[in-house]
Amino acid sequence: MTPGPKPRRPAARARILAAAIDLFSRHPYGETSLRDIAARAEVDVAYVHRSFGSKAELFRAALLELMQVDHLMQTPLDPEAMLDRMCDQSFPGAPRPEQSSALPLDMILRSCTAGETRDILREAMREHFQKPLLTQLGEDKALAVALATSLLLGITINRNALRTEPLHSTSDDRMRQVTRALLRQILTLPEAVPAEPDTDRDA
Amino acid sequence: MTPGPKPRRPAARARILAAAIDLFSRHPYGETSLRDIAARAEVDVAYVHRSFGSKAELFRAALLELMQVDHLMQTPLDPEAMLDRMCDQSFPGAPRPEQSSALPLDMILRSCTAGETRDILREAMREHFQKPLLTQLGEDKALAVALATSLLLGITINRNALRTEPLHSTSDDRMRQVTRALLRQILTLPEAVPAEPDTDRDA
DNA sequence: GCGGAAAGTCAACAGCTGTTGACAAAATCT
DNA sequence: AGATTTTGTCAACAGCTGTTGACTTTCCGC
Repeated sequence: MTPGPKPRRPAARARILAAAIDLFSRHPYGETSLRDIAARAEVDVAYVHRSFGSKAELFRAALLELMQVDHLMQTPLDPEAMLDRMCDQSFPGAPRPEQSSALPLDMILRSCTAGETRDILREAMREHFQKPLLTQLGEDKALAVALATSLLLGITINRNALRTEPLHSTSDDRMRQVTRALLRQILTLPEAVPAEPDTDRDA
Repeated sequence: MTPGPKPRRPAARARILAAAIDLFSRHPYGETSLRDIAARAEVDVAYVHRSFGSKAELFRAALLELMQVDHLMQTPLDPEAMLDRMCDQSFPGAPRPEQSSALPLDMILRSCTAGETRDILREAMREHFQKPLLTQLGEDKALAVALATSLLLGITINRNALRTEPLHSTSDDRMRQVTRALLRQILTLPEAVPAEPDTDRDA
């Protein structure tokens, strides 16, 4: 198959992806138009759409690319180091090591309420934040892990999107410090909460 | 003033408000059109717009109305009872007492990333969730209170908007139970985190 | 009764959205 | 070389958005 010529894979597609990452991690999905992305990538709108099939697929491609950069799984880590990495990724105090300066969590939080991106973002949260913790702590900690990632999500939304005080004007260093302490608490204590006969509810 | 006739204050304006509350607490701001609201309230689009001045002001009016119902401040409560009330409002397991079944937190979380509603929602979070806790615990707990509300926000987004498992299929009763425990932890422990010289960052 | 203000409706505007068809340019393969 | 596939562009579509002007209808004070 693919009898045709090898495509030259020029810079255009990469520029589009970079523009999408940049804009999607600063504005919600519904407020970011393909024309905005096209303008920033200096290509035509039609090409942006054609290159990725649809707006939603472009969003997915951009998010996957962004998540690959800050891989959290790859190198095996002990739970403590894992928590450090997660906090570093959420509050990158020091200037980031040359990378695009956008973070997966930024992009997740901006569009986490949009209907069209729901499935994409849920899977992203699962792959990027929950899965690493789960393989380390065991599947029985699933609820605690979900609660921990919820805290991370809620804090960043409050701080970066809503700009709630005093979160918004608290330094990244301090945020990392206090968040780190709370995450450890959530992940170590949940036995304290009585289990109860596990009454699932109808969705 | 108001020399004109007493307006008949018919059911129309109330229907619009009810429709707005219902739709805004199930769909994000950008995906809820004035026409959707008008259709549900069985009035013309133009009247919806004229009655409230603009879409954003309708949103604000609806949110304020919704928050007044579940007043958290009014009756003075001790911190423990306050936490119970907050958890009840976030995970109302039992059928709600006849009210519209929509909750302030629902409406806040659906649109918390939309640019146009940011200021409105930040103030709502502050008035409805942070302020009651702050007056009880004291202003020096501002950071801990902000973190506690972040947990509440993150959990409900993960559970209701993203539908993250296992949160989404965990009963309201259990959610109230475990969330309650975590909130108490956050609000009581923060002295454990060393204070550091308070290096604020540039916004 | 009359006058007037509010309640409510109709149609339309300008602007933006994602998407698509037709077409030029460039690179690859045979 | 020629043929063909990809790369990229131009213009345009249909649909939806919040908003506005002109209008009729209903109610109130006088």
